[in-house]
Amino acid sequence: MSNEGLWSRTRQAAIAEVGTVAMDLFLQKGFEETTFDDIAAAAGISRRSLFRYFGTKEDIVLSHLAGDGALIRDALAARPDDEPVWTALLNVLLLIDDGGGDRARLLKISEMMYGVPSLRARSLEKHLRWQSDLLPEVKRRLGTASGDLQAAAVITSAIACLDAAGEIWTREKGAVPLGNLLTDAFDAVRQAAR
Amino acid sequence: MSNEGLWSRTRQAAIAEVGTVAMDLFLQKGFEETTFDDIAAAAGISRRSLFRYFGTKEDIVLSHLAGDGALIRDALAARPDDEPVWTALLNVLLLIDDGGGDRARLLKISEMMYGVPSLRARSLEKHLRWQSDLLPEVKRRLGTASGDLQAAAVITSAIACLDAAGEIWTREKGAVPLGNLLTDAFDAVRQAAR
DNA sequence: GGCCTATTGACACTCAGTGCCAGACAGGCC
DNA sequence: GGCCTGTCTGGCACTGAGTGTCAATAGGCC
Repeated sequence: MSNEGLWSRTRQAAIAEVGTVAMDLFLQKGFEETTFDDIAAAAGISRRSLFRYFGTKEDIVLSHLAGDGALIRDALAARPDDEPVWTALLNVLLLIDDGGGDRARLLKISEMMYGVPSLRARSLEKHLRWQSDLLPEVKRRLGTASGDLQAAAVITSAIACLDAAGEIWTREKGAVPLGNLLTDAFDAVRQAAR
Repeated sequence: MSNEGLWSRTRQAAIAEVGTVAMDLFLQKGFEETTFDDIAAAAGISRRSLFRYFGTKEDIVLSHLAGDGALIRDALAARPDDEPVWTALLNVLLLIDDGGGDRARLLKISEMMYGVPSLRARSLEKHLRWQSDLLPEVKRRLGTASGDLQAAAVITSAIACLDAAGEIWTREKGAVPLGNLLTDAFDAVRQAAR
């Protein structure tokens, strides 16, 4: 129903393009200053259809950012079994270092992200959803003595490090590679938690 | 302008009562099913004034929950200097274990909190704001080798543990004291991060 | 071509949130 | 007491997000 056929593939492409148009508007006029009517007009579709593509403005931004729960889960499963959990999580998060696109645009998006409260909140929520994707594998690695709480604590702490690193990266205008910051953050927790 | 005078004190009390009325409605009808008009009518004030008291519905709930940034900051400053940071943070967060009120109500509020996405997001945001309150003191304790990134990583990880513990506490219907869960969560990160 | 189904756009609606303005109301001053 | 002043309140109108409904349509399938 959804993934096969020329139909849905072109539709996905169309939706993606609408998203790009919207992002351009956000970066030009600001997130909160851009209305759904603006986006619909710029994209040449009706307001109603826009709502069908993206339920909220926040969804538009979120869908344009890297990080897929399933991908991360698979990446963690692929790490060697004897690697300590904390190191494994670091290595997995290092993979989403980058959006692949141009730096300046990514930085502007990040600034918007950290500047608009509702966006920041949605980003946190999205990261939180990774928790459920990673839980089984982390529990397995932690051993039988650990339950959901222990695994959840470790995962959310790791994600918290990612958020902290991302915030500093943004504040420093991308001067230091996110990977370095992330490693430093993980090390800091390693040092402090003992 | 705000803290002195019989006037503003009675006003604060009135606002608090409106908040309680609203919380009762939320717990009865559900958060999203309760409109501002409902609350204003039940509280006997105009919709416009209600908006002046609380900018959003989420604010009503948040203002009814424990946890003040300044309080936590002071509590951390009061911990002995030779206490490891991670332990000090645990001890500080243990202080906000409880809302003081009746358990069943607190549990229902927590369930609403974790069940309604917009509320969950606002709660995360609120906790995030504690980060800036704690940053100077944690930086001081981490020593000169550490900067904002290191301190932020440690703090957000600690807060992440609090959220994880809170979630499990809610899922388990408050069967295990939050303090125990929080301690376990901190220990889990202690074990994993090495 | 003709049928079937999903998608679209238009309309109407609810509700959150904000700006504006006029009236009420408490406190200070004469 | 009467007056002035600043604040609080309620009412009105407005924008914008988000949803339900329904007729028109466009593409895929036979």
